[in-house]
Amino acid sequence: MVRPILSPAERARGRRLGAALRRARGDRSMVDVAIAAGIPVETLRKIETGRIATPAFFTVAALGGVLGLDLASLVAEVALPEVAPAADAATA
Amino acid sequence: MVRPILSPAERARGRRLGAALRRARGDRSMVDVAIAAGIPVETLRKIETGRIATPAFFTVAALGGVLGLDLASLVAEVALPEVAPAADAATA
DNA sequence: CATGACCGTTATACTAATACCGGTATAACA
DNA sequence: TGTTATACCGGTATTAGTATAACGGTCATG
Repeated sequence: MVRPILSPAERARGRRLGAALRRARGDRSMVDVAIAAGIPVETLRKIETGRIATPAFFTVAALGGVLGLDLASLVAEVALPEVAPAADAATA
Repeated sequence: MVRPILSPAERARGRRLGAALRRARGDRSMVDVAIAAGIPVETLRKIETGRIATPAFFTVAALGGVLGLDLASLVAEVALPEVAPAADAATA
């Protein structure tokens, strides 16, 4: 009946999302990107560090736009390993 | 210092997002789509009716996947009219 | 040593996500 | 007509969590 707490898998996905965004940011400063996306730097920092595991849609969309990311690919990249694919390319 | 309340423009954008999702759903039932996306029907209903103006990224992503929507297009479609484009195709 | 960029923590207001209730509308059917 | 079933809506309640800000700390680099 109430909002269930985020599962460890969802937390991990948040961390992956943050890592992907940080990677895409490259050597640009957080301030620069945050301003470009129209969000506070503090919020960007929390998202990148994974402390915000389920950010708002439009926030991520704005960041994706600024960073030149394809949202669909981004989702696929950090998706939950629900079915646990046989071969993972992460460590390979 | 605290989270500012959502602006009317953001509320309106939420309504547009919901409308777009409902349009994409077509004649499929809410229950059907919600289950497919892995979210509760109540949540889908709230998003479609615009009562959740800034839904979570992964929630919208899941719906977009089920409904075969391109997230980038979806964002562009419901984007805030910040710069107010000269010609709108809505009523034209 | 000063500046710039980032991190970690703390605090708080507002919101998403969720569930349950009764209500409305339509369609099928006895 | 009355009943049943499906589908959607609006309101309410509750908790977890985002979004946000401010402070101080760290680590480079100049």
